[in-house]
Amino acid sequence: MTVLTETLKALAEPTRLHMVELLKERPYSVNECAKLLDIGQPQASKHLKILNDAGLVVAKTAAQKRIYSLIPEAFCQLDEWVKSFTVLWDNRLARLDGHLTERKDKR
Amino acid sequence: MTVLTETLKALAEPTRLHMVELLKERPYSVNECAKLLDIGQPQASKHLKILNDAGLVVAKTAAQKRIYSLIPEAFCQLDEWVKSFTVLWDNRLARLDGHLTERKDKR
DNA sequence: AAAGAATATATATGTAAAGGAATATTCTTT
DNA sequence: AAAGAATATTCCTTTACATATATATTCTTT
Repeated sequence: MTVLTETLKALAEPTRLHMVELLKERPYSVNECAKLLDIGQPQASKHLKILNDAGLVVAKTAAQKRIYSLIPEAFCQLDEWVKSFTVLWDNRLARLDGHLTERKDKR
Repeated sequence: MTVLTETLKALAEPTRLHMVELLKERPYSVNECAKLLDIGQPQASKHLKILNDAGLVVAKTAAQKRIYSLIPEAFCQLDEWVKSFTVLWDNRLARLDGHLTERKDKR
């Protein structure tokens, strides 16, 4: 399976989606995630592992705690992919714009 | 489940991901999709239904054929969401840029 | 070294989703 | 109305995944 589907699958789960939106604020430890999302610690660990395996988050060990934070690259890559679609419609608008201004110019 | 997870879940499946990348070229009928993706017609119909339910594609009936095409809005919304993340890093760079130029200006 | 804190892993269970094959539906043409 | 084309739906089986609970691991502190 491609790296993109891995990314999408990791995000396509409600709890994990909440997680990344939580980590958008700032890095959090496993327990903090668990409490803020109202789930058990094992669940939090598992979901974070999946996000980690997908390259969406990274853990920084601090004493016994593990502080998780988002990895920008993953989201940028996803952004690139989505853009490869939205560009299609943007281009049409741009081209339309171009034609209109062209017409204007010809007047 | 939110509309975003619905979108992500629909895209988080290899076959369906191929489908949308196929439909990026141009609209295709069910049979065309099935042949190009080397899957059975029922599978193609099912996956297209899921994409349809997720608001990613729409079908235009032409005789017995059903021509499927992408729905721009769905991808634009996804784009907005991803941007809400990438903006974070862009902002920091922008701010950094801002500070640097500010310093430059002060000289 | 022992105890406690924080996190990771293992196991079992239930549930959702994908794949395959057969069948049903819809529309067109003669 | 009948036949054929194109697509949708149903049923079944299997796999993947999420949840819950218990247990193991790792690190710090005393």
